[in-house]
Amino acid sequence: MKKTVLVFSALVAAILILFQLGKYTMISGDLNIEIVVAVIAVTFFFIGVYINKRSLHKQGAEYEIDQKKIKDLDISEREYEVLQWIHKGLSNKEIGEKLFLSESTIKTHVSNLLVKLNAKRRTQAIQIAKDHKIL
Amino acid sequence: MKKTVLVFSALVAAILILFQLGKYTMISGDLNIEIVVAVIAVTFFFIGVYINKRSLHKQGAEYEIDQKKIKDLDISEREYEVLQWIHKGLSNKEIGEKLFLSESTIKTHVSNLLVKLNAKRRTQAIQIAKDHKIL
DNA sequence: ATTAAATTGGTACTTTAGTATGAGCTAAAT
DNA sequence: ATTTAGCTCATACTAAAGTACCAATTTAAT
Repeated sequence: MKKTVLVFSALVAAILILFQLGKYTMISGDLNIEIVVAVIAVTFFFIGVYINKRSLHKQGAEYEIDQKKIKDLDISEREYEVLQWIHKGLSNKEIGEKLFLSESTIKTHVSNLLVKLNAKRRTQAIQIAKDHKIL
Repeated sequence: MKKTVLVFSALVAAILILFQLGKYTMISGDLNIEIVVAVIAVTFFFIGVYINKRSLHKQGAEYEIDQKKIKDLDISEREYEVLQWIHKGLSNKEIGEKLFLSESTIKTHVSNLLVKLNAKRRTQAIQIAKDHKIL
């Protein structure tokens, strides 16, 4: 959050400096308008690149989780929850402990997930889920 | 590749249009210089965001694979190769077929990988490997 | 109220995964 | 030349994972 404030401060400062710079150079006639505009354009281009990179790194993912796809694949709340724990590398037993459920129940959910994701193994399920942007 | 060409064409076109627009509005005196500059700045800001997003999607990853870490973890060539196939969701048998090795050999590699990555399961190994930026 | 879907869980079984151990082979370093 | 590390593979085992059924319960919708 503090970084965001700093970046925006720098951004505003850059705008003001460029405006003033543009005015002075125009009045003095040392530089022509094209060069000033070019400098501004390039500057904001890189600011855009920077801001974008920051925001992407924050989330860790480059994409949004496709909620619609989850419904399309007919994956239920619990099943999706289990999928997320599988993704984190937990065993069925451990997932059961996390969710206060028996290992049997987790196995049922996993088995259903594999069918719905058309996967043969949990590792494959993770990959397919990522392809569908639901993880 | 075709998309890249299109994007750059659009970019060049945008530059030219903005330059001309800037000149005309200045001559006619309808708009002041600040507004023209602001439009240019915002435009290039978003162009920067767009280009950056494109280039990130191309690579698919936001980080470089840490080759040094692989060595630090004492992971051999073959082991890393196996790790990559695990990541893609293949079974030991399938990996054996891909690399023209017996399932036994793959099991040995996997077992060694788990020790080196300090993981209990292959799914956990995938996660740990990602944390170390080696996948 | 009753159907329908989701959730939970059990048993019994098959299939993968993973461990432990030993051993032969090759290529590179000493 | 011989140690050393990496790669290969086997056997025998234990532990997870996954399948197939069945069934009770809950919850949301009609």
